[in-house]
Amino acid sequence: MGRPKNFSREEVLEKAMPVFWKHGFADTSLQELERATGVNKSGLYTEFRDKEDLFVECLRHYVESQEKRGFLTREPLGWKNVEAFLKHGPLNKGEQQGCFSVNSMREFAILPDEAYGVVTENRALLQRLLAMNIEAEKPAMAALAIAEMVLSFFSGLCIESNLKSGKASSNRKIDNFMTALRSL
Amino acid sequence: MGRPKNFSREEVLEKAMPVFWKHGFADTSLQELERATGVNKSGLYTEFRDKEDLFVECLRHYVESQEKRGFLTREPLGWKNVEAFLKHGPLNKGEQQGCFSVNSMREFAILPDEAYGVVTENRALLQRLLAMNIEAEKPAMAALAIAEMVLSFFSGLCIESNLKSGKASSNRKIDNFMTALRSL
DNA sequence: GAGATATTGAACTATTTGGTTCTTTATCGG
DNA sequence: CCGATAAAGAACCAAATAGTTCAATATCTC
Repeated sequence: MGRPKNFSREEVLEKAMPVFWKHGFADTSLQELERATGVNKSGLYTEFRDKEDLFVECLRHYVESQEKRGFLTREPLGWKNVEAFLKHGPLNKGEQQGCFSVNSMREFAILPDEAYGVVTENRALLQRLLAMNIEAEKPAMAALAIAEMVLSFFSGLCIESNLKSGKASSNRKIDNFMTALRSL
Repeated sequence: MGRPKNFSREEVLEKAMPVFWKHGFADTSLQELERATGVNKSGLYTEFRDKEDLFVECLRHYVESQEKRGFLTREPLGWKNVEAFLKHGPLNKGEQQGCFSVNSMREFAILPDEAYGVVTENRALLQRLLAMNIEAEKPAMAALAIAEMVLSFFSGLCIESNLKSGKASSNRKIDNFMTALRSL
């Protein structure tokens, strides 16, 4: 059977993700990835095809982990869920600021096509979930149209978390946005 | 007096800007900058301190050129201006997609501090101008609070222009957002 | 036109990049 | 405990990177 490896794919993804999250693809070197994961190049290259592959897998891992948080599926569906999504979706702990998926959009030009697919599928899913929650509130405006707006606003919040403006100001914006939504 | 140089600082900024705009800082090489500007390294380095300096100057140039477009100062002030700002602010011609300033936010980690300053000052100005236009419409909610929301939504639109979803869908979102705003 | 002066272009450098390969080492099944 | 097997570590590589230097060249003033 031979020697067992002393790292799991999951572990590596978990540790590599924050690096890509913070620095993006272009500005992340293999050295940094080795240091962050504790696995050296030879290990990384047996587990992943190349840097691009590792990046895409991190992105997938991120998307899945976000979906598991399930802000938009808690019963009862409604504005409360939308608010929770906006408030707790964009992370803000240490390296992980904003949303890895949104951050990646800026780099599509140099990212493999798969990355584009992962991001857009995730966005499509979010939009559906948002629409479901909005539908439950029976607003006058079309639920899907509102969902689109919410997603754009969310994306804005995410990149703005690169500013050092703090959680308070972001929460204030969300509160105002929610009162606007509730009046639709 | 010696030999006159055959390029102007303005020209260089104008040509280098789209490159940084599209590829960001980390993924733009000096080679690309030479090719795009038609000025070789030695020329670039006599005009600018280094790559970081050139980037910041491009950013400044961008911000100034955007301010000159003056969407938010046309009389009469009001929702119309806000709508125009959202619709025509994020560019979409060729290399230039979205907003260079918003794009740059993603790279603060590796950008010189000056870049942060340029971006935040620009945002502060935009917020003030937005607030003025909103104030003119006398909404129930505080004008500054609305202005903040608009800026976040704008930022979202900007990064979303990296998606191939087209101008139509973005305009639809803006229309919906504007009807929400007008009801505040 | 001569000489001073400043730009230009290209050669050069040191470092870092992503990626490969090969030896060493640990662990398993028998 | 032995031999097969697979991972780990490190040396290695070619290409690209930002940045420098210097000789060639073009233009100005006098």
